[in-house]
Amino acid sequence: MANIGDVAREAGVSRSTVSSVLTGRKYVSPQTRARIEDAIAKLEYSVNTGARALATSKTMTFGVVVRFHEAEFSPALATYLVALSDAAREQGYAVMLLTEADGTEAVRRAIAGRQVDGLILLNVLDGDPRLDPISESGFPAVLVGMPEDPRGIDAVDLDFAAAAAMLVDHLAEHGHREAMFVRWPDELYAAGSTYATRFERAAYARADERGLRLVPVPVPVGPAQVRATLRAALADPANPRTLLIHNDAAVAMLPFVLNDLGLEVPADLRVVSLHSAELAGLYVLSFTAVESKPTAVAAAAVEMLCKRVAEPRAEAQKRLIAPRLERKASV
Amino acid sequence: MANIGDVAREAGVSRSTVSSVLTGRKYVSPQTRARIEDAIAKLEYSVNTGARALATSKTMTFGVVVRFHEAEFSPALATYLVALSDAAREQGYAVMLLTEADGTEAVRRAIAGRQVDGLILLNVLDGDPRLDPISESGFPAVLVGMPEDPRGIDAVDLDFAAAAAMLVDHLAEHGHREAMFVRWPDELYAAGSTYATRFERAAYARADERGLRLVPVPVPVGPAQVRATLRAALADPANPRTLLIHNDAAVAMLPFVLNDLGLEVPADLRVVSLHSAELAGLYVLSFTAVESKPTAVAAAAVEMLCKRVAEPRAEAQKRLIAPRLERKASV
DNA sequence: CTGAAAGCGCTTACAG
DNA sequence: CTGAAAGCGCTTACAG
Repeated sequence: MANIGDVAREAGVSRSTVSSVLTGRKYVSPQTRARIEDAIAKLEYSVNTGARALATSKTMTFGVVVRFHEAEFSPALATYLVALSDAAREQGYAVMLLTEADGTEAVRRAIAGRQVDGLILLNVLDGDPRLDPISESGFPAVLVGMPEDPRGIDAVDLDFAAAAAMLVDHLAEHGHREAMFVRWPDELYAAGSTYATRFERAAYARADERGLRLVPVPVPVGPAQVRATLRAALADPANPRTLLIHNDAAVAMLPFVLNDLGLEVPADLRVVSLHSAELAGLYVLSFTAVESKPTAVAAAAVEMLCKRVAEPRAEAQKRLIAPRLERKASV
Repeated sequence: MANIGDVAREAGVSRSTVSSVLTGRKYVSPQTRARIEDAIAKLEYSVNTGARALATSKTMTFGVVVRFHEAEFSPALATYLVALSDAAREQGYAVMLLTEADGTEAVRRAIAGRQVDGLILLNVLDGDPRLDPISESGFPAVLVGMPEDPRGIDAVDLDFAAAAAMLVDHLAEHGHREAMFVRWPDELYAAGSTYATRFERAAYARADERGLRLVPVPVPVGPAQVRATLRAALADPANPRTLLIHNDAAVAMLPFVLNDLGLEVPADLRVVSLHSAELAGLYVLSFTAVESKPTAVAAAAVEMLCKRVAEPRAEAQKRLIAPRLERKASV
């Protein structure tokens, strides 16, 4: 495979001149440039990414650190990954996948091996140990998720608090005074899941303001458990006939349970929820809902990381992506 | 950040000796080795992956070429990606994500830029243009999917033909003489989807042998369409009361339709299907089924690619991963 | 506007 | 068993 020297020889110029047209950093006369471009085409030359990386100390690749939790059921993960990769490519960056069970070790290794110019951490928790090696080293990174303490690292996520407020408002505006809050299992909050906590807090705060009573229904993991829990909650006549759902598994299972019990929405039951577009695409879900926005979040993350790489000492940013309410006749 | 020269100085040896302990390719006396290891620890040295890649012409990274088709609904994609990355890491390889809409271009660029030592192509079609640059260049690669003509490239996939045969046998053994074959939309077969075609052919062939009549029900894309199509098919009394399903979207939607029509499995309807473990995890699906095996397929793909990299001229392999039948009381 | 030289951080024959 | 030297394929001051 041709190298820069072959091109230089073919074009009758020096290697540095070829490099100048490759990088575009220096003026090269149109004639010379044309000769070089011909030579490149003729030899099917293509710059060796690794050699360039060594010379510039820029790998032009970002690492994406995935925390893959079987239990946490995330059909949106693939969407995030593809969106991140597409957005990165648009900025000239490749994307490397870091999936080790020990995420902290993955982060350390990526930094130490200079394999990437920056890191994107998916699904960040409160107290996430993956932040340690980053805040120690000051390595460029952005968190997807919004921990209580981002430790001086850029962070971006959907505005789950705003989403909760929107849904509560929607219920209140339709005259509801109480609702079951179908939420994640306790373990998820305990583990530090920031989206679960942000949604929950905002939901209660806004419900207080609007005089809406919230009855919490934690839904355990696993399809059978989800079904049983929902069925029990809906079968109990003491419970409100209105549902505020933040739990994808529950959203997916709900139609089964409605049919189990012979219930109709909105005749027998009112429903609003926050769920992923993946679910909305799989089913005909006719609930008023806030959809999560993986593509927008991914694009913002890449943009922030590019800025951070360019300006390592700038102040850390937080960015919340505004959700949008999809109104359907479910309340 | 320390480099190999710093380590050599600290340990009082030459850079080549440090390199010897790094690569493990040469004997180094225990004393010298110990001194070097101390120096490495003290300086927190870590080899620069890019520099090593330049020196060895081995990047130790594989590229994974994703064909992301909104329509094709693949909740298993994330599982594949994580499994591939994990398996690669185990062999010392990193994984780079290639998601460009123009997959052929992505392949060309990855090869030309020497960014990867090998390529894994996901979701390969018959006549897939991404094979062109690979078979032209002889670049190490493995296909996930089993095209009619793999063009001399290694390929691996679930054995969809065997899966079809198993399910047909299961029906026949339970005395069924006819079944609706709920399958993918025509476009998918036309586009060259190899798994769809392999399953279909084997299903018909085996059904012939076993004297089972198959009534095809192509299911279009989109939740509303899936639901309507299934409902119409099940409502038609002329259709068999037995279902052979190869379509994840239909599997996911089926319970809704059963409830729409007030049908029960197996009382009113017999069902067998091939579907992904992702679906099985989301719902309480109580159909006898063959589950796809993304993790096993991914592991095999990585293993084959490692072999290919080591032995570029060896004969191309085809590998089919045996499916396993999960018996449940649905027939 | 163009080129010669040094350097990025490794590995690998080769010599001793 | 260890080291000096060349080389991998680029880029980037620097000189002209």
